[in-house]
Amino acid sequence: MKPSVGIRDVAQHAGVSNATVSNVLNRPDVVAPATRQRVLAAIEELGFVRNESARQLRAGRSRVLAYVVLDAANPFFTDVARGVEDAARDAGLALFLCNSASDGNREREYLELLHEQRVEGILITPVDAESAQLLDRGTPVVLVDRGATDGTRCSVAVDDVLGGELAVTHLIENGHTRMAMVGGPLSIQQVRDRREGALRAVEAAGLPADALTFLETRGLQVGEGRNAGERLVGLPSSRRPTAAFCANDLLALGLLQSMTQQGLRVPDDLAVVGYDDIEFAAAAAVPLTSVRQPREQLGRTATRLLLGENEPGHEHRHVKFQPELVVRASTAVRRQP
Amino acid sequence: MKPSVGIRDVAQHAGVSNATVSNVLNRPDVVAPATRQRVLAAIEELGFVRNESARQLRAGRSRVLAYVVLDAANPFFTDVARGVEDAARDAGLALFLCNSASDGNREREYLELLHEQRVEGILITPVDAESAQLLDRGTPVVLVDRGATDGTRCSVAVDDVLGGELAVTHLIENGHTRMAMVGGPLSIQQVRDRREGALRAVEAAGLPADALTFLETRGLQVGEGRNAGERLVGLPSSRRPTAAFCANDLLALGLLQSMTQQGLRVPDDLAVVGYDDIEFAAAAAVPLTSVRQPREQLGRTATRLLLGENEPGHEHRHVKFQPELVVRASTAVRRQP
DNA sequence: CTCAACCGTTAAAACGTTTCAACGAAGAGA
DNA sequence: TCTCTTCGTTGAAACGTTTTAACGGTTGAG
Repeated sequence: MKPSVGIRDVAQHAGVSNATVSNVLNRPDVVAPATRQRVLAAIEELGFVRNESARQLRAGRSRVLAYVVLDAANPFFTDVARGVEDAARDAGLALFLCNSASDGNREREYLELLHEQRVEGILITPVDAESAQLLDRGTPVVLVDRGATDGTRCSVAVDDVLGGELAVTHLIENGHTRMAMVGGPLSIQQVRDRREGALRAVEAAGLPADALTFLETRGLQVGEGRNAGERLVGLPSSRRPTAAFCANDLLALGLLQSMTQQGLRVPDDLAVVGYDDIEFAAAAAVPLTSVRQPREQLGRTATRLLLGENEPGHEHRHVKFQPELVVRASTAVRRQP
Repeated sequence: MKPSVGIRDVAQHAGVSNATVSNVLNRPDVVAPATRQRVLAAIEELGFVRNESARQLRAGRSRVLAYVVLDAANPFFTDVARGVEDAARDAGLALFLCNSASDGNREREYLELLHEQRVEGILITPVDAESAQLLDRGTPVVLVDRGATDGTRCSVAVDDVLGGELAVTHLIENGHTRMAMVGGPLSIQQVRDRREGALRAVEAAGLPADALTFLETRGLQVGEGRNAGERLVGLPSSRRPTAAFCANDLLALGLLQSMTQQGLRVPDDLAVVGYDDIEFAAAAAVPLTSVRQPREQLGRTATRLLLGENEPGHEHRHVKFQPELVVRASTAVRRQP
């Protein structure tokens, strides 16, 4: 079942040397048409499959890019991945997706493996700040959706502080004075940034700092949003916020579900703002107000930076995009009391 | 920047032979503690990263599994992927996700690459029937969400005919006699099977065959669902179906969106059934009735079959799971006329 | 004190490609 | 006819590991 037919077998079968077979594979134009045909026939007949390990060992290059995502189940990341893949294909590279699932250990294992595989480059949305240590291993790395603090590598990000500010300013303009921010864990930089923006908005509006309470979750998945919803509803209605800003749309959707289930109405009892503006946000039970990020562009740009890494005079760049607030029914203006 | 420090450099730096370094890496117990420390220190100091190509070339094994999905943006597949990854990790393997995006060319390229990489095994939800030809190359392959017709390899699937039958029977029981099935292209076997089940249900109920019209789409994404919605609404209301069975939830969500946008109500003007029961189905504007598949179990089972492939007396198996109808608001019983 | 067993270490041979310098044959120009 | 190019092909040397058999040194038993 595994006779492992190699380039030499093909050569022998076609009556040429292995160098010629290699030429047929890599520089078809340099070999005489007749010989080429003969070799191709032999390849076909023997079912030869080129051994990429050997090729790569010798040639040094690898034809693949990898993107280590934080959560493959989050449409935000698959949208970014689409941009990455488009750009990668333009450069003739394949893309392997790896899912760290917000788990530092998995992330470490994948990075280790990718470095050992000598992939052409790695795109990563790291789990936390400590992850950065695992990156300096010779393989080019670009951070996605995360600004690099030092100048040691390229990064592509969206201004999350501004995003948080947009979201909460919008809530304040709609008359809310008791709000919650839902998200976590705080080890994730995006969460910290969005929260900081939210706090800035509160401050800028002259509201007391406790106008925004922080409801920390253990992750950014739908289930965590439902949990947060239960915690919110558990509060005495006098202390319960009238609006919630969620660190991403999955949380917001979970929150929404939990509200409906417990008989509260959105936006009347609780206004909700999400983040990312994933496709499902607009299709939700109550269409979700959200902060939109240029997802595919994020991916494409990151990939281009990555591919520019080993050009001679490369300098690390930090590209930052602007987010945009998309208003929908989940924050419709409250009736005046 | 790329001095490419190898095992021999480490050996020299630690004052041992390269074989010893290799032993430290692969069988740490066989080397004396003192030597081991010295070698590890050298590795650390030189920033040595093992070259997986060379390792694999020599050792023959590869430590990675790949899953080629039809659409990485479809939560159904990412849920299956979670199951795959869990099982893969249990076996000490990493998982690379590849997105064919329903494109036969991409799929072919990925398969080619994966074969050349000599991955331990490939899981794939193929684009169409012709894809099967690309699979016989020595690497073990298991089909996911697709029953293999011949006995040449393992497969794991869900009974899609039954699923279609469940969905449409449910609609008929709710009093619908003019229905549409939305989905496509027909080259996708899942679509064909679900349609066949739908037709069976119609027949079993004694309704005329034209009680179910087929609305073919070009893909299974949300946007195609919106398109289909516009086409539906364009029909004269006397000919317009009162219920739609969508080949997956993404289509259903798109359809739903399009209905709301055009001022039609679900389920009153149009009842909707989806397929897959992805997490977002329950959170939709109108919670979606859907046909649930055991997604993670699908992935885990497929992976176990894959890993069993190169055991001595292996026989190819075809595992088939049963789908389950989950009723929600999108098919609430119509008011009696 | 001898011999066998054991232990940690090593030299060298793979693994399957790509690449480079060199080769012979054939054709062109003189 | 002889030399100079050109063209297609090839032998052999890498690439960086893992692995195997053999090595010398130490230890324990007899």
